Amino acid sequence: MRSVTIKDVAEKAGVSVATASRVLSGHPSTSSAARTAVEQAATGLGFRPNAQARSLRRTSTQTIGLLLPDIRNPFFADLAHAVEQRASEAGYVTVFGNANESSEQQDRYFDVMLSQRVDGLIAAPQGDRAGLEGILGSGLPTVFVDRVIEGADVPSISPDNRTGIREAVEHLIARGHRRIGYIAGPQSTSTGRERLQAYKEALAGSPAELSSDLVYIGDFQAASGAAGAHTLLNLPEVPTALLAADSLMSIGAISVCNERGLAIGSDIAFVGYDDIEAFTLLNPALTVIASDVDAMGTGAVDMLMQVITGEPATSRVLPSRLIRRGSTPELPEGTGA
Amino acid sequence: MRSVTIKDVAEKAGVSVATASRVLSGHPSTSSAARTAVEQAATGLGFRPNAQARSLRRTSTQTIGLLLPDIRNPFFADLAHAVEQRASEAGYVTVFGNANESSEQQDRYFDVMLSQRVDGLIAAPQGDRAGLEGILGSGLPTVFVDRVIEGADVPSISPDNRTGIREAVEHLIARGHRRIGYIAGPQSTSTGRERLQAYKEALAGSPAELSSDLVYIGDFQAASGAAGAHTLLNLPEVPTALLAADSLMSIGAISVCNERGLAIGSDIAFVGYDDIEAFTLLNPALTVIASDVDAMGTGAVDMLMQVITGEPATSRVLPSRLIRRGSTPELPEGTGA
DNA sequence: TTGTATGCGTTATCAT
DNA sequence: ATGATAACGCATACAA
Repeated sequence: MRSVTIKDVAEKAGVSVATASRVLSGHPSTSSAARTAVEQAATGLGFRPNAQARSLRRTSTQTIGLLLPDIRNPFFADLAHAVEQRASEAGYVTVFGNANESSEQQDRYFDVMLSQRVDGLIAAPQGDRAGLEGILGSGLPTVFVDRVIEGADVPSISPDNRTGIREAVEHLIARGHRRIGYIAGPQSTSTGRERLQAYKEALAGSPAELSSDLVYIGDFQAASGAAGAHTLLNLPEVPTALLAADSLMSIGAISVCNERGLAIGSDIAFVGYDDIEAFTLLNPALTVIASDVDAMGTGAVDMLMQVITGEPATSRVLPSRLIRRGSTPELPEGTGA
Repeated sequence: MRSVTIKDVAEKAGVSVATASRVLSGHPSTSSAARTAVEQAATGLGFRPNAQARSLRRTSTQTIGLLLPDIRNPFFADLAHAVEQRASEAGYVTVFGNANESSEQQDRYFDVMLSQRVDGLIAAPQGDRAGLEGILGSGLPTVFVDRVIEGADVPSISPDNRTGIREAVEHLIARGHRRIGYIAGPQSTSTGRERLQAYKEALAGSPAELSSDLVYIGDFQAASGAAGAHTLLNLPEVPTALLAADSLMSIGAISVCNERGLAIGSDIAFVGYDDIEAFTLLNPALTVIASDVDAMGTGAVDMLMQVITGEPATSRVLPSRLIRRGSTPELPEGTGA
């Protein structure tokens, strides 16, 4: 596995390594004779520049890190795709890390990214500022995506967590619902906190009930969505509508409704989060809260490029909105409050 | 952004870089005095070893490449998760590339992986041997996962594409279906080819119809599943059952059935591919063909480790099977042949 | 045990 | 335009 080096190329081309290097990295001061000789030798030998050695001399690795909580969550898969495409267009390779919604794995990956000397980092972080001092203190150009850490001086691009939730709650109230169960995300994430907050705010002063009984705090995984649905549906006064804070928990919760023979859209209303294609397949199709994942991914890369080049970057909040479909019909008379 | 180097650590600890290096890389020959001094200095300075420099000296980068066709496909997202976890356990960082079901992007990434000097590569490849000569000739330890390239001397771990399809077709025939439409994967992939082949073989000599009209060749993306469903459902003699070769195409096709007001399970039978959680939410739940993604991912990593250490590795085929659910009921009398 | 010196593959500086 | 050479950060062979 000893790879062919620039020295081999230079030898075969009959020039010095300096000249070979100049040709291969597109330096202007090269004769056309040298150019052809070196290029022939390089392709003939199947030469691949060693990125390690190159980035040792240069200051950049042309590499960015992408740290996500869960690649199996369709939202983050879409995000990864968007980031990766945009980064690739900008000439960057994406080093990907999956934190598995775990703080320890997240820390491990921060270390890895630092060691790999990525030129920048895009992360959907977890926890508070204390846990991120390594990254924050390192000076590594960083952008937060989807999730935000309060008090950290890191530009971010995140969804408007409040508007979508508020619209959803108001929508359900307008349809006659007075007991709206909420399956929340982990409070160690900004999305989890803000969405729960928005749910409470939308309920406060409304005709619908605001009670901690109606809230189950999950962890953005399908199993917790199922657990949440069980808990809420076992309440003495069963909610007439369910709202979940991400797609995986939505899946878990819907599955429980099905098991229990509760027909979504007739026996119980349901609002999911994130516009997963499969949700449109359900019958009735799922009403969801969604924002533009692609815009978030490409925006994150663009923002990171700004940070890397030293331009000032200002955080952005992307709109989110309610997409009304069949799972939230009018509540039949007398069923609600 | 000038990072702190081992030289800084050595200075602060009052030792030579050699001693610092020895301490930091766990070399036995170090005094406890030196150990504590160096370790204190390192943590005090926030030292992170430069992985580039390190792997320039060592022969390994402790990095593996993972080249997948489409991270938005839940099957590959699950696969990525499994690979990444197992690699991480083995002390490897995963560099991830998304080929977007495109040969050009795949080639670009092969180059990137080579340049990054990954210690090994796990790929779900596309195309034929000709397009892969770069990788094949490079000597880079490689394992194919899910997809295979005929004639390439690369160990692989892939699903048994035939059994699942055969079971599905036989199941449909047993339920009375005689016109079974098939939405196939791209013939540039082994999975696409083998599954189509299995479909044809299962039909040959059976009471059901074998005709090229009943086959639509898609590209493993949702849009092509929709196009396939349209084409097949526009046939003069409409199929009574549909079978799709991956989950994304299944989604596209189901969505078309819904649009057309064809109730799956009663108006038309449907068999999907890959056991996506959302498929169990459908009403009726989807009958699918599936194999064990986790086993495939961890198996691929283990196999790659063998190849890297020079042990002989033999290709494995993982079983796939039909999971019967509600979308393929008995055909009502007189509707079929 | 520790330090000195060398090399990994590449690019940049400085002569020529 | 080209070549010799130093330097990037780290790990090791060799000496001490």
